[in-house]
Amino acid sequence: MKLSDGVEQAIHSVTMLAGLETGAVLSASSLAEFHGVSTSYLLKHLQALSAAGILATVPGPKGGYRLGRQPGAITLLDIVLAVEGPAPAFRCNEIRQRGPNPLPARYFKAPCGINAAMLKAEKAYRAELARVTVAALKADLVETDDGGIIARGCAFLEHHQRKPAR
Amino acid sequence: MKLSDGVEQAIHSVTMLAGLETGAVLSASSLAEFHGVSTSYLLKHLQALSAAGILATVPGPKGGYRLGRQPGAITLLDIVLAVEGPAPAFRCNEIRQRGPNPLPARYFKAPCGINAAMLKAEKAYRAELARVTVAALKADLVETDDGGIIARGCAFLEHHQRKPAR
DNA sequence: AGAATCATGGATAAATTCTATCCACGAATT
DNA sequence: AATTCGTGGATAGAATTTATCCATGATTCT
Repeated sequence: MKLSDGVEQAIHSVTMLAGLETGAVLSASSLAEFHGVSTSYLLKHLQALSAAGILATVPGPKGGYRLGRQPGAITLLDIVLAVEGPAPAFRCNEIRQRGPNPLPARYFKAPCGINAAMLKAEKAYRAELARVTVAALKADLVETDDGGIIARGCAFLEHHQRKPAR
Repeated sequence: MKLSDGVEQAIHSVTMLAGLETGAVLSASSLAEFHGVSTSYLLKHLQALSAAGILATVPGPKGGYRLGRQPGAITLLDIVLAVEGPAPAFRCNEIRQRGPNPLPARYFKAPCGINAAMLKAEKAYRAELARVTVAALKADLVETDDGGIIARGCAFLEHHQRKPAR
C-alpha cells in the first residue's frame, strides 16, 4: 500500500495556492519548477484538481491556477480522491467463491466479511482526511528567527504569484 | 493507493487455518491450490506471516501451516503489516524544504502539517483494522439452503486438512 | 488583427513495484 | 534412507507509476 507521490505534490500545490492574495494566480510552470518536475507531469494532477472543482484556471498570458472554492470548503479527502481516484484500496476478489472446490454462488449473497471489515477501516481513514481542510493547513505556519511568522513557501510565492489586473 | 492482492490471499489463508480442528494443519500447496497461484508465490506471504508469529509451521511429511496463536489474538492489522510491511502509505518528501527558493532548514523543526494529517488518518485506519480479530472473521458464517450453517471454504478444508497424529 | 502565453489532451518512454515462478538447500518425519 | 516439507535466493513478466514531449485550441495583451 503506497500513496503516489502525485498526491503529495497536489496537496502542496493546493496549499500554496491557498496562500495567494485573493484573485492572484500561479502558473503551472511555476508550480512545476517548485516541485522540481516537468510542467507536463504536474499538469496531469492540476487538471484533475481543476476537473474536481478544487482549482480554477485563468487562461491567457498572466493566467494560471487559483483555488476553485474557499479554503475551508476543500478537504484533504477531496484532493486525494481527485488525484488517486475514488476506488477503494482494498478490492475483494471474492476468493471465497473460487478455488477448486467452491460452494455454489447462492451461499454468498451476504457480502464478504473480510471485505466489509477492510472497507470499514478505509471509511475511517477517509473520514479523518475529510476533517482536515486546506484552511487548516494554511494556518500551519513557520516561525522565523526574528520571531515573526511566515507561510510555507512564501519566499517562492513572492516572486511567482501574479496579481489580478485592476 | 492500492492494497496488494497478496494481502487478500494472506487474510483468507489465515481465516481458513482458523477453521481447522485444533492441531490440524494445511500444506502450503493446498492453500496455493485454493487461491489458484503457485506454491512458491504464496509461500512468500505464508513465510512473512510465520515470521510475524501469526502462523506456525509443522515440518516433514504431513506437515504444513497452522495458527501461531489464538484466533482472538490475531487482528487484521497484524496480517496487513506482516505482508505489506510497517511503512506508512504516505511518505513525506519534505517538499517544503525543496524547490528553487527554499527556506533554511532551521524553519522546519516542526513536523510537516500535511504529513501529520495524513499519518493521523492512517492511524485511524490501522486502529480500525486492529479492532477486527480472526476469531470474529471465523464467526462470519454462511447459511446453507437446508438451514444449516457452514464455514467459508469448508468443503475445501474437509478434503485437505491434516489431522494431528494421536 | 497578430503574436505570445497558457491550458488541454494524447501519445509515449523510463523506472519502479507487484506478481509469479523456478531451483537449490536444509530439516523433520515416515 | 527416502520422501515430503519449509526456507531462501535468484529471476523473469506484468502492471502501475512516474515523467516527458508534442500538437491543438483558447485567451489575453500589444
